[in-house]
Amino acid sequence: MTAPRTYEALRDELASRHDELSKRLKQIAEYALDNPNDMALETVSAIAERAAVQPSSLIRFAKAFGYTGFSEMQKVFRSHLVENGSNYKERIRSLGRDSVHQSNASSIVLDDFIDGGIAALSNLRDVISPERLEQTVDILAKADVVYLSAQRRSFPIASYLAYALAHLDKRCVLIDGNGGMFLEQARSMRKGDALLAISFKSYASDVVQLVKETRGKGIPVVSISDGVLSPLAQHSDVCLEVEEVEVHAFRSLSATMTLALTLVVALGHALDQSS
Amino acid sequence: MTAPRTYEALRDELASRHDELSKRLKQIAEYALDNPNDMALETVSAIAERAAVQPSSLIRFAKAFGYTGFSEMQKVFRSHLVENGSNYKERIRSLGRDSVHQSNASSIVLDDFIDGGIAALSNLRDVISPERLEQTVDILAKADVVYLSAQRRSFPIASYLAYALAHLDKRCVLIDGNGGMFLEQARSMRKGDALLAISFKSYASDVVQLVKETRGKGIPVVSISDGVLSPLAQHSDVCLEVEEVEVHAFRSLSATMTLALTLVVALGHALDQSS
DNA sequence: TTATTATTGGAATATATTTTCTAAATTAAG
DNA sequence: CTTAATTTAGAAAATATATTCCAATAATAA
Repeated sequence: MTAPRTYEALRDELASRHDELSKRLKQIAEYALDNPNDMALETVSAIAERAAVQPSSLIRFAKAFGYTGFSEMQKVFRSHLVENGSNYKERIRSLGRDSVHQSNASSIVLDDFIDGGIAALSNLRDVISPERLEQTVDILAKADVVYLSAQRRSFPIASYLAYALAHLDKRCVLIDGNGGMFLEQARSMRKGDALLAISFKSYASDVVQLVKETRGKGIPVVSISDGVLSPLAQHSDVCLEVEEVEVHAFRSLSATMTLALTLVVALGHALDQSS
Repeated sequence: MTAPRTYEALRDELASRHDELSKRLKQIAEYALDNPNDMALETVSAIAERAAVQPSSLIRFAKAFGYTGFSEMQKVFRSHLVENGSNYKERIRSLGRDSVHQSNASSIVLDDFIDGGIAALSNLRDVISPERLEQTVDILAKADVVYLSAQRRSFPIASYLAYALAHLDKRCVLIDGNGGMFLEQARSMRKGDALLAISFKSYASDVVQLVKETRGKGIPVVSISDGVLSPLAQHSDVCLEVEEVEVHAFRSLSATMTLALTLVVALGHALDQSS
């Protein structure tokens, strides 16, 4: 008699053994299937009250299904709650941890990055707010010239955006710091333009400073960054937050790239309509 | 001083007051934003351990944001977990898809690209042959200097590779055609080096020609391209084939980017072992 | 520097939660 | 209807968890 380790297995067990259960245990089984959230989050006594049973019945219930106590069964309900939620980060973290010590054959590495990339994309769907996306597109559409700023590993994103915006006949300047002219390139920004900055922790100081200065001049700033603590988020008019996944100590760019692509296409639509 | 009652409000508060917090409280704020699930489900001491702080700090943290204790704050994290869970989210999404079809089109675009990106990544797993991947890594590992060549929308990939290879202390030259010196940059290639070319149809003629010439000189050429008809595939020692998915007339770069990342990490392992 | 204030760590305490145990109630069998 | 077996309720005990408190440490101002 081994206890179910997943929510699905437990559900099946609850259903199939329902008939052979005693009256009170039946009652609890029904409550559990109806209110899995309560089972996951509430205390024994709270659940007991809501299900109109004694607390001790819940312990008997858990033991009847092979658990050592109620708490152990509750873990199963809790894990379900997490897996169902918008949290791909967890899965990815465990992925990263496991795979580091395993074989480093390159095809295994590829598998990890593919899994990580898929998770990051799924997560992107959950965390990007449509409103912010609209706002961003709006600001970019209205801008006379779009300035793009990114350094290091974010630079390829800006580089791609420069290419794509040019194809949309949207004027843009890629601040690439070529020839050490980072500030010089940025200086030509003026009212009516907009800045799109991309940076992740640890945030490139050039980009952060540029964002602050630009905002200070009253020029709209939109950014792509991670989390609310990002200095870009704090000093931008709109910030699109991306959670990139780290596998093998290297951060993927799939999600950010996909977001960039989306911006381009959405901007293309917006420009079509206004013209 | 009234405590935030929703997860979003709490998130905002955590971000905006982050600067004024003491060292330990900052640390906790960062952990909380990174691991909302832990905050929702784990016990004070478990969280304390994972965040490397004292349990009492967590209580002080909660009180600093106006709660009577940690448990009260935890409720906010828990409610978020429930709201995000199971069918609630699905309902909202499908609702949004139908009703707001015209007004905020950009989130629909995002959805499409995410689906496309996931499809491309899944496909990548099937089409990339481990042998070719190994061969590619092998060639790059043996090269004295790796030359990177890509144009237009593939350029960001090469740009990223240049960044990443530099981090591996692998010498590389990004042939970016800056100052119209495409051929000049390429001319310095010699025996012992290798060329990594990236191009998709319609193939940039510069890159194709460079591949042919380089091969002619007896310098190994590896490439990332699409399908067997690619001139890169025909004139390379090894070609990794990627099928990117086209959505809204724009090709994604997720799969290619993921492949590039994989190359970098696999190359890193290879270099570690040989040194 | 020294005095003052704020912050922190960690043991001690209070609270809450789970689990056990037993007498009472219910059910099933003869 | 009686008896044995099961199940249940509820209080008591054990455990886990949250919170408080204060000495030690670090930060800040004089």
